[in-house]
Order: sequence, then C-alpha cells, then structure tokens
Amino acid sequence: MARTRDEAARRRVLDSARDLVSRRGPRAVTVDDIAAAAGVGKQTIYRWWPSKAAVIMDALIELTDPARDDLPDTTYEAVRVQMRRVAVMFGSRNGELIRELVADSQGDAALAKDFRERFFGHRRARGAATLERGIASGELRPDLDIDDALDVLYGPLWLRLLIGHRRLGRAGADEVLAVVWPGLQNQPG
Amino acid sequence: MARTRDEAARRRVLDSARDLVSRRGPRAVTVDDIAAAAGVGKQTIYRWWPSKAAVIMDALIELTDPARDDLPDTTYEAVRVQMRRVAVMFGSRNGELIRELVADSQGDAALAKDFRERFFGHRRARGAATLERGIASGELRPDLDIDDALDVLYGPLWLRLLIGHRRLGRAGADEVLAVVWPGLQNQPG
Amino acid sequence: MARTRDEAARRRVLDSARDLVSRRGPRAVTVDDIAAAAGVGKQTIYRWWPSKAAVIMDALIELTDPARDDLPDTTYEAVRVQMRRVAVMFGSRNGELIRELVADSQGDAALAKDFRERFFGHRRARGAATLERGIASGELRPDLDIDDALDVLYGPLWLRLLIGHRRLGRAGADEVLAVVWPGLQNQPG
Amino acid sequence: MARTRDEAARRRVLDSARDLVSRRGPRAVTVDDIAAAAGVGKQTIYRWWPSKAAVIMDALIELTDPARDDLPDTTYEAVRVQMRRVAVMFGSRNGELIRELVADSQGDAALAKDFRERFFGHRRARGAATLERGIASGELRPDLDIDDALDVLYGPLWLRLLIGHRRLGRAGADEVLAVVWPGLQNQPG
DNA sequence: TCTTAATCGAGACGGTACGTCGTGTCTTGAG
DNA sequence: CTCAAGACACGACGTACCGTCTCGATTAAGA
Repeated sequence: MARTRDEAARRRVLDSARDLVSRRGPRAVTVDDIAAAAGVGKQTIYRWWPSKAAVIMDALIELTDPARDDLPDTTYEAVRVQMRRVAVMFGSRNGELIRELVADSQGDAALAKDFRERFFGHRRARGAATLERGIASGELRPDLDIDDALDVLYGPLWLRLLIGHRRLGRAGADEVLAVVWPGLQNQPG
Repeated sequence: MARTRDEAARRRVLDSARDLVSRRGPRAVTVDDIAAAAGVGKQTIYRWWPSKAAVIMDALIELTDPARDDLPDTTYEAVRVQMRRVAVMFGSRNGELIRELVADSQGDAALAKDFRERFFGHRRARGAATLERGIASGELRPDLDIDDALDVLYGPLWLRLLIGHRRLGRAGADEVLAVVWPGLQNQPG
Repeated sequence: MARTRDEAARRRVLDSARDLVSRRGPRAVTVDDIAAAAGVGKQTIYRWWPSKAAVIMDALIELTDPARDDLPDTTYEAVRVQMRRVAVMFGSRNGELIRELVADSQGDAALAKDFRERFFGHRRARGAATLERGIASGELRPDLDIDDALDVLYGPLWLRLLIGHRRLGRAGADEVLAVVWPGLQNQPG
Repeated sequence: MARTRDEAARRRVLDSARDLVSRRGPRAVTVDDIAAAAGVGKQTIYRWWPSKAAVIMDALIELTDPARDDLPDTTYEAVRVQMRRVAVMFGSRNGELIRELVADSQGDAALAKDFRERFFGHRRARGAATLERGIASGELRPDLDIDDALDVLYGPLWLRLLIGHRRLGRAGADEVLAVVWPGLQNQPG
C-alpha cells in the first residue's frame, strides 16, 4: 500500500558511489558526498545500506561481476587464466576498493559476512568449479581438498594485495601456480 | 638543558594500549582512552608515535617477538612448526591486533611500510631462513624462489585471518603444507 | 465526481494532536507522531493544514471557545471575571499550547496572522465589547482608547505566560486590574 | 594545569553570531554557520553553550547592555524615557532577536531561566529602581507593588512585540503610560 | 451502473540542521 | 624541554523532522 523503493535512487547512489570512489579513492569519499552526487537524501542511503562500506561493496560487486566463462580447455590453463584475472583486478583501481572493504570488514562483522558471502564467496565458487572439473577430468588429484587448494592458489594473491610486499600482475599469478601445481596435479611423475 | 624522555610513560602507554585493545577490541579504543588509561597526555603519545595504529603495532611487536628458534631438524618439520605457530597466533587475541593493523595500513602508507618492515618482514625473514637451510641441505628444490614459496605457504593463513572464511589453527597449517609440499621438495618422484 | 473530505479523519487528527500535545508537550510532538496516532497519512494532514502549528491551533480553538457570556453587571466586575478566566486558562494545560503557538508564530508570518486573527483577535473582541459597554454606561472614561486599555489589562497576563517570571491565576488578574483601574474609570475623584 | 578557555574564540563566536543574526535573522543562522564564520570548531561552541539560542542570548546581552542612566528628574519623565527605549529596541533588529529567544525559551527550561535572569531580570531591575525612587520622592503611591506596576507598564510592550497586533515605538510607549499613570501616582486628584 | 477523479493510509523521498565523536595540534602551568 | 591535562580546528558521522511525492486501495459524484 505504501510507496515502494525508488529503484532510480538506488541506481544513482551506486553509480555516484562508483564514480566518486574511482575518482578520489574510497578513503576520500563520504556519505554526504555520495548523497549529494546522487541527488539523494542521506537518510535514503541509511535506509537501505548500513554503512558507506556496504554501498561501496554493492557498487564493487556490480563492477566485477562479469561472469565470463571463456576458459581454456585444460585445467592448468583454466586455473592460470582465472588467477591472472584476479591478479590483474587486484592490481587495478578495483584492487583499492577491495583492500578498503577488507579493511572495513575488520571490526564490522556484518560487513565481513556480506563481503565473504557476496564478493569473496561468489568468485571462490567459480574457482572451485574449475578445480572440480579438473578432478573429474583426471587432471587433478582425486583426493584434492578444493578449499585447501583455493586457499593455496589465491591466498598468495590476497597477501600481496593486502600487505603490498610484492607486485601483482600476470607474472605473479604464474609464479604462484608454478610452485603450487605439483601439489595439485594427478600424476606428479 | 632539556628534559629526557620519560621511559615510564612509554611503558604505561604500551601496556595500556595492549590492555585496552585486548579487552575492548582495537576498533573501540581511542587515543584519548589510551592516554587516560596510561595517565599520560595525548601530546606525549603523538610526540613519540605517529598514530594510534603505530602504538598498537609497538605493543604487538613486544607481544609476539619471542624469537624462539627451537625448530626440528628436518626442513619439513621445521616449516610445519613455524606455520603452526603463525596459525595459532592468528587464531589468538593477537590475531585481532594484526587484522586491525592490516586494516589501518590500507590508506596509511607510512603505517603499511612500518608494518611490512617491522612485523611482516621480520617474521618472513625467519621463514626464509628455514627454507634456505632446506635448499642448502638438499631437501628443497635448488631453484626454489624463496619469496614465492613463502607467499604460497603463509598466504593461505593470512587469507583465513583477514577474510575469516575458515578456521585457523594447527590443522589448517598442516593442510596447507600438505598441498604445497610437493611443489617445494627436491625430488618429487 | 470526486471523493469528499473525510470528516472522521479531521476529527482523529485534532483529537490525536490534542492528546499528544497535552501528554508530551507541544515541542515533543512531530507531525509523524500525530499522523501515526490518528491513523492518518501525513499527506492528509498537509492537505488540510499548512503546518503542525496550524493543527495545534485548531485543536486549541476547539478547546477554548466556550463563548460564555455570563458576565456580572458592573463593568469592573465583568472585566475582572474575563481577566480571571484568561489568567486561569494561561495557567492550565492550554497555556502551554498557547505559549507554543506564540513561539511558532515568531518566524512564521502566516501562522502569526492566523493566531492573531483566530485566537487572539477573537478573544480580544470579547474584551473590547465589555469595555465598550463600560464607556456607554459611563463607568469608563469616554475618551478611553479600547486597544490601549486592552493591552494594559491583558499584556501583563501574556507577559507572565511567556516569560514565566511570576505566577498566573485569579489573584494575578486582580492585582493587575487594581493597578490599572484608576486609569480607566470615569471619575477618579 | 590544563589549557584554559580560549577567550579569543569566545569573542569570535559571539561576534560572528551577532553579525550573522543581524544580517540574516536568527532563524536563518545555524550553529555550523556561526562556527565557520568564527573559525571555530562546532565542538567548541557546544563545549561552552548548550544551544544556538544560548549563544545568541549572550550576544544579545552584550548588544543591549548600555546601562545608560541619564534619566530625567521627574519620575513620570524617567519612566517614559525608559519605556520609550524599550519600545524602540523592540521595534529594531534586536526586537527580532528577543522574539526568537522568547520563542526558543518555550520548551527549553534552562534557556527560559537564563533569559529571565540575565536579560529580562536585569532590565527589570533598572525599571524597578526608577519606580522605587518615585515612591521615595512621593511621586508614586507609597503602597504601590513594584512588580505589578512593572508588569502593567511593560507587559503591553512585550505583548506588541510577541503578538505583533500593533506597532511599537515611542508613541506606543506614551499611550501605555498615559493609561497606566493614574493608577501609579500618589495623588490622583 | 459504471466511470472517473479526488481522497485515503502508508511510507519513501530530497533536504537541512542537529549534536556527537575521534583525530592530531596547540596551550597552559608545573617540574 | 618534557610532562599531564584538556581546549582547540576540523571533518564525518548517523539521526530527526520537515514538507513533498508516489503507490495501491477506497469512495462518491456524474455520465
């Protein structure tokens, strides 16, 4: 019976958030900025998102949800392409957003959960699918624990993103894979 | 002519910071809180540390600098013990401090550098030493890149600390090592 | 052709406004409160009243519009009775409503005009009638300016209402009249 | 031992408040405006004043505290001059401030008290002194109640200020005094 | 009797100001 | 010069209330 949520306002908020964040970095954007840029009252933001970080996360998810599935045939190559894409994204402007969201997640359990489920979990599922295919095809060890494998493959990339001790990029992904692969493949000989 | 630094004040600041942070979590502690608890003027804190996070980092380093070197003889066992110690620490109260410091490091380049050099780098050097010993003894591949290996071994643990998608602990360390080891050892056959 | 105004809604709004204001004081009542209590949409309020204060004024006028005309015969006594009624009302719950309306009138010209004409003016006309009768009967000076006299008689009561420096009540009205009367009556000697 | 209140900041706040209010009217001035104009943090305002109205009242008191005592010799003339000054002030820019403060006082007991004691009471004391002198000199009735007399003399002026039903100004003051005087003077004959 | 348009309850909306919080700097008076 | 205390400038926060708007449902007059 009551007025329904204004979808246009939602869009303007997310678009403005994305624009502002990519122009000034997430640290330099305030809720007031987003509201002003979106032509929206601050209350409207707080009505639908619990925090600035939640808005930015929604924007990020829209930005990085291409769901491209054009992967090579062999598992090794497929994993390599997926890792490279992650490494490249981590090294891009979006990497900064992700770092910021992980930072905000420390000490905000709800945001952490949301991040884990909606961003991290979603991408992880895609990595898992590749590994499962690899097991099914016999390219990967049949007793491989998918979660362990994913941690080992992507953990190093996250580490570089968050600590910044080494460069990210295609080469980084390849190095990690080279070290890890022997532990994953079916016939090490 | 000038008065010298009050060492007792430094101690009270670090002790209070540690106490407050471990009692209320790092997010809920302000500089004023630390100053009040330490019976110290805020200026005294800012005279010697650049930010709240720097204080906490000093406290953390004090807490986690045991420098125990009682490692087993074989490289596999030595790495395993080191990884377990890290995983256990990540799962303890100190893990929360570390998460907070990583969070604060995003968007504070000076702190990030400090964290990288004083906490991360220091511990990494110990891990590197173990791997170097393993190469020298022939247990590890002679062409192994130490940095890559360290990222692969410890990245998964950091990932779990910062994302919280899986438990930390001795078992977690062992799982990671089991997957990674084939890529590190000298003669996989 | 069109639907007509819902009289029941009007009643519920005024009743709820009165109830809320007398229970919580006028300052602590919002338009949303009134709408919720009346089971009415906010738009319905704004369709028929220009502001919250206008609603309260309508409620006040309903409350204080007895139009009793049972006044004593002599002008002195009639004025005294009228002043006492005003003083008593000012000291009652309704006094608080009036204070609030005067307050809201500062800085809201339309409300001020409305208040002046519908509440203030209406009651003032009754006071004027009494004085005019007194002039006609020879009890009051024939050259008396009615408006000046009304200001002098009722100004002190309004002052006490709005500044709160002294008590209101029957005795207050009598004191004022005692001081003022010599300036009003026809033959002071 | 601690830093003391910054008197210069206090001055800047009051000056800015006065300037802004006299340029834009009290309704259109916000605490942020005052803080910005004074080059002061909002916190500094809230540290020393409970509300915007309290700031404005302080400024008002400074503005209207001339304490001129150059009054004529006869009591009638002295009262007339004092009333005229009040009427003129009520009709000036400051009148608007006073109206606003009275408005804010309804529903803010602390402010009301402050206004009563510091602004209203202070000026009332001066009026009382004049009447007391008049009693002592025999010009006024020896049994005159000072408070009643003051209410009767000034109540009409306040009424015009706050209701706005009639003009303020020198003439208004004279009219009131003309009506009231017979009730005050010693020998009505 | 069906149409049609204004009404209703509900509540989301844009906007403005609020008062609070935390940071890092500055000032005071004591040692 | 250092210290404890705490006032300061600044900037962002999240809340409150206002008056407008949009929805779907209801209701009464006019076709």
